[in-house]
Amino acid sequence: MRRPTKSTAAAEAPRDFDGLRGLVLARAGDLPKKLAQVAAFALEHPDEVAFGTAASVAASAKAQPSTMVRLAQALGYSGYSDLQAVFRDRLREKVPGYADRLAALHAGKAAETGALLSAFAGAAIRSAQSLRERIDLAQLATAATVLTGARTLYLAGQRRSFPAVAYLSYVLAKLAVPHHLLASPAGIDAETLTLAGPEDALLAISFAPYAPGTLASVRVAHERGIPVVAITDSPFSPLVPSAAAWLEVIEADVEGFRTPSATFALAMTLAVSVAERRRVPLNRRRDR
Amino acid sequence: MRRPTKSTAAAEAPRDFDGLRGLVLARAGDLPKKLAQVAAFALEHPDEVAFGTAASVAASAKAQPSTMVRLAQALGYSGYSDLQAVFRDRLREKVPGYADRLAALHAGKAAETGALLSAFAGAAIRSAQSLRERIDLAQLATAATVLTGARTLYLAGQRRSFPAVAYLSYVLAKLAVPHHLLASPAGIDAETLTLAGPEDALLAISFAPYAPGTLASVRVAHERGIPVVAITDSPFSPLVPSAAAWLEVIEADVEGFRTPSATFALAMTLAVSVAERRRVPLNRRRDR
DNA sequence: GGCGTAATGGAATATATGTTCCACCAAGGG
DNA sequence: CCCTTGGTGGAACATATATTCCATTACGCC
Repeated sequence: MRRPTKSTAAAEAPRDFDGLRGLVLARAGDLPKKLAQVAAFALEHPDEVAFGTAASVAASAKAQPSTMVRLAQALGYSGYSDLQAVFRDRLREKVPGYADRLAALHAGKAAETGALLSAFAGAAIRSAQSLRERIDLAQLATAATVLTGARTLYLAGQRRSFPAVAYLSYVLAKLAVPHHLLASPAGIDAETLTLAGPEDALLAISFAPYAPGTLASVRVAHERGIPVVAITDSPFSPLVPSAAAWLEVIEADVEGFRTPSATFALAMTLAVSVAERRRVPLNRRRDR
Repeated sequence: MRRPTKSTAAAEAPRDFDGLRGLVLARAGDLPKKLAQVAAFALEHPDEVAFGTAASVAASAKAQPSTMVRLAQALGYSGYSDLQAVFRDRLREKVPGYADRLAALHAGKAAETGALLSAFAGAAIRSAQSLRERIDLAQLATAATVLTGARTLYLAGQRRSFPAVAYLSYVLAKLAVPHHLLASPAGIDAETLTLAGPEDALLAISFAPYAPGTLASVRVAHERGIPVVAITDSPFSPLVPSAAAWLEVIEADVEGFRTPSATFALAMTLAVSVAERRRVPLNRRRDR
């Protein structure tokens, strides 16, 4: 009956989620590597632990079912089910409620910042919902086809739209899709576009007030016969007349500040869609 | 092969809780007595159904496990687990019903891209909701205070996090908040940080696998006594030990691809909060 | 640098859970 | 009054799931 693995581990096993989180953080150091890893995963995916089986969450966390049991026991629980109960209770008891927590903190500057965060999160949710409901599926399909057929993608976006194209560039690089980001500090984007031709494509993102650089890129591309896919905020946007396909995105705002959540979701959709379609492209393109 | 119990029961089985409730109410009349009783119990104790076993809820409802299965099948489900899934989904997503739409979209090839978009929009929504529910308000308040007190803000973020700091830089510029974006193409970010001191602050954003450049900036700042505010994805992030305040952000993913919606919402919150607090700062700072 | 300890992966095992089957009961019709 | 039909309870079954065990690997210490 010798089990002095961790002589300190005795009367532990918190019954609520916050307590569990605290325990994991406290013992993060002396916990074995793999156990710490799955513990972190569990804290990040509580819903999965609540509903899944030991095997399923172990697979998600790239571990073995036995590791889940070991973790539970190392934390002082009798087994995996015992640990899981904490995650289930967390869902059952109505989440403390953001409003309550706000009130709990003394109404002061903390509450202001919290309210602001809630507002921005809400704006992101509304933007994404609106995108899903109002997107033009035909234009979306056309846009994906145009971009898939392109030899090289050119990405244009400045100011508010720059983060979106920057992220696109990062993702496309990981997906091994050839592309150029038109963001030269030397101001030679127009010259870069002279390398492009009708077998390429330009993806331009711009919202009112439309950045001159992006507009110029779109104009040049249109003149040179390079197909343009536009993500913009209105049918009357100056990008639309030059675009082979255009997609409307309306971002909700908080006190006039916008968060580009919907734009990112749309951009990611195009990137992943294009990358997936390119995987089996050559034999199908022969019919041209 | 005679199973005409209810000839009407064929293509039913709603996938969302509201639909299930409607079906039960509609068929309350022609449902056998015990089945109706159990159905009513289930609607009144959805959490118990979500987490319990067929046997446990049967006991609570004063019935037999077999009755639970019969109820599920009478309503058009394949079995108890199938019915239970509806109750679980209800807890999982506060916005029910988009799983249906996603499944509906899956029919048809042109709709593939639409399904992807729906998935990314859903990920954005889940991320934002999770942010709102799980943010540590105390840390958020500390972070805002630290950043507000800083003379100059330094922003660090690479790869996936770069778009977020780029957007922050754009917004802070519009808000007239002095700041430096550590994104030098010449690789002199460390040197730039030598200009900073304890009266400044560094806002670092980094997610696993943590970009070395960001980690280096955080380390340098910590050594020089520059307060660090970190936005990262885990309590075990290497940024945390060096941070005066740290905020956890978990982005939902689609096939492994993430959209930084929650990160943006959080970043915007900090930016706007800092800018607003700075508007009335001078008279209060005199006490130094 | 070899030895001993802890940690991990994988398969075997025991338990728990959903499902099916059969016997009994209740109600309605010949 | 008996027979038929649908409903219910309970137990047997098959599957899924948590748990345990053992061999192998990584790690620290002498």
